[in-house]
Amino acid sequence: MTNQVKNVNPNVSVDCVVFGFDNDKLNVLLIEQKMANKEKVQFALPGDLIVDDEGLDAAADRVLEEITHISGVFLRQFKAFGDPNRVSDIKDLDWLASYRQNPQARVITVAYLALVKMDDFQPEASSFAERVFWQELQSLPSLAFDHNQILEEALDRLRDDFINHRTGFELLPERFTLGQIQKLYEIILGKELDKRNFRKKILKEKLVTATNEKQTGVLHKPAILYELNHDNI
Amino acid sequence: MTNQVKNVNPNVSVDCVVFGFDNDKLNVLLIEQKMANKEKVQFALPGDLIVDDEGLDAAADRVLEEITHISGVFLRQFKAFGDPNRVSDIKDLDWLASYRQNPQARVITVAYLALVKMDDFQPEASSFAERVFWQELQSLPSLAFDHNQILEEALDRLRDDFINHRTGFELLPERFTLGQIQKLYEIILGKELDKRNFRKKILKEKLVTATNEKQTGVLHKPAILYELNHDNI
DNA sequence: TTCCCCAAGTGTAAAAAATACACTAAGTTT
DNA sequence: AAACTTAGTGTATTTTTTACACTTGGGGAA
Repeated sequence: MTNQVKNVNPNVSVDCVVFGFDNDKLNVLLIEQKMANKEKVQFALPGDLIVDDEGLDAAADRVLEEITHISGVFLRQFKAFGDPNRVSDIKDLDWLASYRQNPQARVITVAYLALVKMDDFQPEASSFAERVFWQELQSLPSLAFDHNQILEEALDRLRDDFINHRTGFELLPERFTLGQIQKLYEIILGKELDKRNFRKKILKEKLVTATNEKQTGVLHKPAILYELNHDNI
Repeated sequence: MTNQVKNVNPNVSVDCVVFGFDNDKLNVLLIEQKMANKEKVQFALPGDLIVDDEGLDAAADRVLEEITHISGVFLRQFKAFGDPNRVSDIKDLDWLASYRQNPQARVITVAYLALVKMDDFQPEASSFAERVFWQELQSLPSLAFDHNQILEEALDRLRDDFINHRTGFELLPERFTLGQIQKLYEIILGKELDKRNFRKKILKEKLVTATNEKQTGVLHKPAILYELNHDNI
């Protein structure tokens, strides 16, 4: 009960790792922000300090909306990051330094994860973001703070969810072909899958139902369109 | 960039859900603490505010050690809890109120999970804990704050790890019988398992090796003792 | 109109994993 | 010597996973 002096209330933020699927590649939503000297810019995950009267989940929704104008995304908390030096260069960000009540204090962040169809969301920069954009995962720049690490861990978690078939359909169009699901899985998991075996498994899970429509305008045999089976979740 | 006023730096704590296995029941480590009016007591998970120069993982180790004198436990972060009202009755805890730099501010907690052999640890209360004790999960009291919820979520996570065979052996004695492992699994998962099938699976995983010793002093056929196969992890 | 291109769509055999199930063995106690 | 208690073992069945190659039906080009 004696060492009551070392505690300094930290700043707490949320960071959102929003993966976007464009039917071809996996992307992640990044922002570009100016550094204090006005010359350099840096890239980062969308994130900001929480405010006092909101829960963490609500903070994640709000922050994502404020910075990128993206809302209605299912964000899932996956880990808190709290290394004391994880935001050592925060003083380079004048907007943040002036924002913080305890500018000298560290920043602990709670990271959230989401997966969306890129087409459904047109990010628009605001708040302190100079620019918001979808970045292909294959060519990731170096990110601010520990955001590269946060992104890596988010990707691990995302893949884990796919392997256990707990997610994935939400980022397909309303009607989709089995080929599209397979491609999605291949992109997320980063490996090829056998077509017949994949179909067997997906159809057995009964999460999708065939409609009686087919693709049109494709230069090959048109595929049957499926839709999500909303009852069966 | 205009609403820069609502942020108040929260207090950040860690809470440790330490499950203890006594070869028969699953227990959890709780503390008893006095409330401000000195009459009432309450039960809670061991936890405390973090200090400024330590990471979250280190904070969890330190806090557990300070409050319960238990150290060397593998604590795994599993979720942050940040509902703005989750610690509404914190003013009842004078030790905490006086400790906090921002007594008016909310408390966000990062929850950790561990699983140990009860026999290996003799908790001893210190710091603000009046008492530290192992409580059987079957007869849990009502806990402070949202600690019942945190405990529930920890248990879900623990079971998930067992189902995927990612954990469990660490809380057996150095040498153990297959029956003991099975009993452990049955206690954690809360259901009976088929003996032959369970043995097949465990042995196939090659995580344990038979020694050439047997149990002694039991009033039935003595079982072969196994030990952890440390190479194979 | 024919031919070509392209992904869609389909089945089967083999191997591996999961499940269900019941008796004998080896100590201890009485 | 008998009784009690948990250890220890095998097989048949079902389910799941994996590997693998050809035909189909549209659109576009010649």
